[in-house]
Amino acid sequence: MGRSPCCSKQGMNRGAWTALEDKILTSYIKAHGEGKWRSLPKRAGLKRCGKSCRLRWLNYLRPDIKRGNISGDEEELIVRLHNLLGNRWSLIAGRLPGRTDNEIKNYWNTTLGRKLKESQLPPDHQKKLLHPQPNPEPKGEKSTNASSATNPSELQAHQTQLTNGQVNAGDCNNNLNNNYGSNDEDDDIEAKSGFCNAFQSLPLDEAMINATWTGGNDCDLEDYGATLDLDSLAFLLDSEEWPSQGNIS
DNA sequence: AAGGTCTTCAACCGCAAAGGC
DNA sequence: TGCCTTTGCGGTTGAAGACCT
Repeated sequence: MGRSPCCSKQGMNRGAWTALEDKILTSYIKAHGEGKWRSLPKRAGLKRCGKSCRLRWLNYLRPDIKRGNISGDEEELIVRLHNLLGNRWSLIAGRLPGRTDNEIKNYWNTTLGRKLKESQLPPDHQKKLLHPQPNPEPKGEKSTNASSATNPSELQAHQTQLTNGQVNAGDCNNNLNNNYGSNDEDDDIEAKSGFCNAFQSLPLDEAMINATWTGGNDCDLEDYGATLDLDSLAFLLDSEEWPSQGNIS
């Protein structure tokens, strides 16, 4: 797969964007829409590579970008989502309206990373929080799954049980224990229970399962009758302490 | 005031998935 | 089926400002 030279082309501008470049890019996209990043610079008259234009637009120039400090609520959500998803910044950003993956990544690497280090958490817990290790996936099967804690087929099988009323809280907890492989039941049981309860309350079908766990940014629970916003996401975050990724295997 | 160090964050790099031909 | 291009993602870098001595 040949890689194009892109930004290494001679005569291309690099580094910080000027106000004029911003203006050109913004007005071009307003007139012609996003996409075709490769050819955009040439058509817009910018001496930038397409990648650079895309990044500038997505991370800085988009009209819906929310600038300014991360609020306390947002910070808490970032921490919990990171614990849940790992370094899947685009997925995390997708749950924080107006925030970009780059912004969240930077925020994590600076503010939150430092806070966690300085917290009272035991060293091994800090390590898990700072460097969560989602399930290893076979080479070449990298996905943008929201979580690899449970695979779609397992979820689907479980969903069948749920819809048939074959699962009670204990079963659910056992199922999660099996999936998570945790030996620390006292720490995790409440979180698992919350997850089970919320999980049972959702209308699941095959499409939703696949979309939810494999669809990346394009997946949208609203399409399946669930409201997906910061509040509704709380079903994943209600627990005092979400089981750390290190326990998910 | 000057120089050194730290922090922040925009931008770049490299890789891989997706899709077209 | 395989090649190529486009797009998107996460990791990393480095410039600039803030802070410290």
